[in-house]
Amino acid sequence: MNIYDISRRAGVSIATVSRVLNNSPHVSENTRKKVMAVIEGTGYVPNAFARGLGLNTMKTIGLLCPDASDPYLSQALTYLERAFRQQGYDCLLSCTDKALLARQQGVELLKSRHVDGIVLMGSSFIEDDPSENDYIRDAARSVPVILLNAAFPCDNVYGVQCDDQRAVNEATLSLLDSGCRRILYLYHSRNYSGRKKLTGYRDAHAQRGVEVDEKLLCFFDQDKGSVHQVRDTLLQLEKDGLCFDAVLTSEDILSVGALKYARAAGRRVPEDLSVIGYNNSSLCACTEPELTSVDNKLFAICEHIVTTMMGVLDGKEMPQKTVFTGELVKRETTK
Amino acid sequence: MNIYDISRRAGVSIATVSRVLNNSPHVSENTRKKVMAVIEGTGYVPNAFARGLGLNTMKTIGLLCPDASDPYLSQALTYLERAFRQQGYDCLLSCTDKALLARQQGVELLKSRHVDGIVLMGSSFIEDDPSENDYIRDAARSVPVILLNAAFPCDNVYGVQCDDQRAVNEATLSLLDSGCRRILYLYHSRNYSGRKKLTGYRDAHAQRGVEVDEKLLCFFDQDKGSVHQVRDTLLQLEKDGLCFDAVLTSEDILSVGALKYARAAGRRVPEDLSVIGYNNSSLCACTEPELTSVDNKLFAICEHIVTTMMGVLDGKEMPQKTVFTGELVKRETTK
DNA sequence: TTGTATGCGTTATCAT
DNA sequence: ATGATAACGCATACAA
Repeated sequence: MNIYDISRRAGVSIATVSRVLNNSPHVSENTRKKVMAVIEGTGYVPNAFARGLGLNTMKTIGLLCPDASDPYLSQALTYLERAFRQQGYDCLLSCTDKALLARQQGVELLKSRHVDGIVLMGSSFIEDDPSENDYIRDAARSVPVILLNAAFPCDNVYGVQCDDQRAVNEATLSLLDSGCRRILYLYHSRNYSGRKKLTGYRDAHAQRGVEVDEKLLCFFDQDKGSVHQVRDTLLQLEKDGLCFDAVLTSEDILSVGALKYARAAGRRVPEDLSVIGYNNSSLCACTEPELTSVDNKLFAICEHIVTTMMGVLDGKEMPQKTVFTGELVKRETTK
Repeated sequence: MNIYDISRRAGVSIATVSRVLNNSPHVSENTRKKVMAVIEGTGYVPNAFARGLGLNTMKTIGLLCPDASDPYLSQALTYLERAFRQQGYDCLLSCTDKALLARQQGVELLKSRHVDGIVLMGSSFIEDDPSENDYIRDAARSVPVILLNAAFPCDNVYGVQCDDQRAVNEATLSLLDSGCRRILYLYHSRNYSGRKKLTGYRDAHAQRGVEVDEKLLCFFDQDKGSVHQVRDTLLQLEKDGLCFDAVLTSEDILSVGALKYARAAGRRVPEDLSVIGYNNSSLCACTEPELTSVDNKLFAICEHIVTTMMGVLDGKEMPQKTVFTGELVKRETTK
């Protein structure tokens, strides 16, 4: 069943059928009804491929997601997909892992499928070595690229993010001001965003005249950063004589591990130990006590990504960099 | 840059270029090299829409997901996307909410985009009222439909699931055999799968000659089933004089609420209260104590969905219904 | 308002 | 082994 079949049955030309299909105003009410009747009667649906070929778009956005099972990213996925669909765009999902090659292939894949735009989800896409970002520059030559929680100065690349440095800075200040002096910092990532957070941590100490003990900075490999691993590592640190009266983490899941440590070590939270997570994810309500965390405005970021994408596709001038401000959501793991 | 440009530069016809592109054996090694050189030199990529129009497929699978931020479904999403991509298929994601209309529209959307197959993620797609499943029957007329954790007897519809009834039955038996006599059952869904679980619960009681107190069956609305709501409801039940020595839930998140209740009520787990969840999701390692839960073999189910889909698309005969057996994973919330 | 004809970039059939 | 040409199903510029 194609447009020729419809035109024949309705006794009109395919051009007229096409006009009806596309709500052209240049169709008499009579013909429109006649054609619509045939269309509805046959259940005809235009062939998307032919349409795509002619218009050179299938209204599709490519979503590159390092890990769709991560609470933060899966939440972003939900927000993005809904907002894009409301704008009439479908989402092609590609879960790359973190390896550079995989990400490059992911971008290639989306490019080859002729998506209208690409969203790179998470700061892990931007590498320190500039040459390793070439694939992004390359992709941006054919389609607009929008970064979720990252920035990258390049034509046709747009970044929408949370000011992680400031957010961590404020979280750290809040700990220092509540009397904590030795704040353990657990983090997952050493990339740009990761270093920004670390800077926020250091600055806060400088602002309050507290010296940073480098032993308090504790890196976890992405894969090895399981809840149990964090707990065991902290137990070991304690046994090794490291003192700390607070834990600040670059992701909520690491805080879950910290709470497990506290339980295992018999330390009361928040009386003996304060804990602050990052992302304000659904995990926060699951822990006991419930986790104080930094809300990094994911919903706002996602909405703005879609707005930006639509604007760019519309040929409008759009800001290349948008920054939201995080907010500390106090729950039960802080005083 | 299209196939004509390449053919011109390589001094061959477009047919030859197409043959090279598709690895046809009927090309001399010499021409192949010549054409490949031009292709690589120009960075030419075939137009996916034109290809789709000719082949009537773009190798795309439609994933209908009620909630991509749900831990269980987002994990499934990750498994499915990776497996499909390994088979050369991309995934179009559509997050419908649970409303019937939204699901119908979701299916329509995927159909109109000419996906090669559709995966309906989660048992919530199958309604009790047979007429409300017409949209599935309808979709199955044009593309194979595979249900994740559901079954539906209809041509071109395939179900891959876990035997929820048996799994809940065994979980219940394990509680009864450990001495529990009043097992509170918390559940989210009254659909087919939901009722199966309930049957497993009832049967176990019958098998052990324990009577079921209907007051122990506690339904939570999907939206209202937040962790806090569960906690507060259980506190109220206790205040109302309801006794229970175990909690079994149809989803892990409900168990998280039960653990919160235990904490608030000062009941020790598992000594005073046993708790068993369902899904064996990443939440299990996050709670304190860690949650005993039913592993419903999500990975195996997803792998099998992809295998089935590939087989069907290959024209092979495939089983319409596949059932995996769940497994109780004991952690710290049971004796 | 409606119809005709052409282009979109492939793949595939049929010659050569 | 290679080339010419016809689908594939739509949108649209142009003609009527």
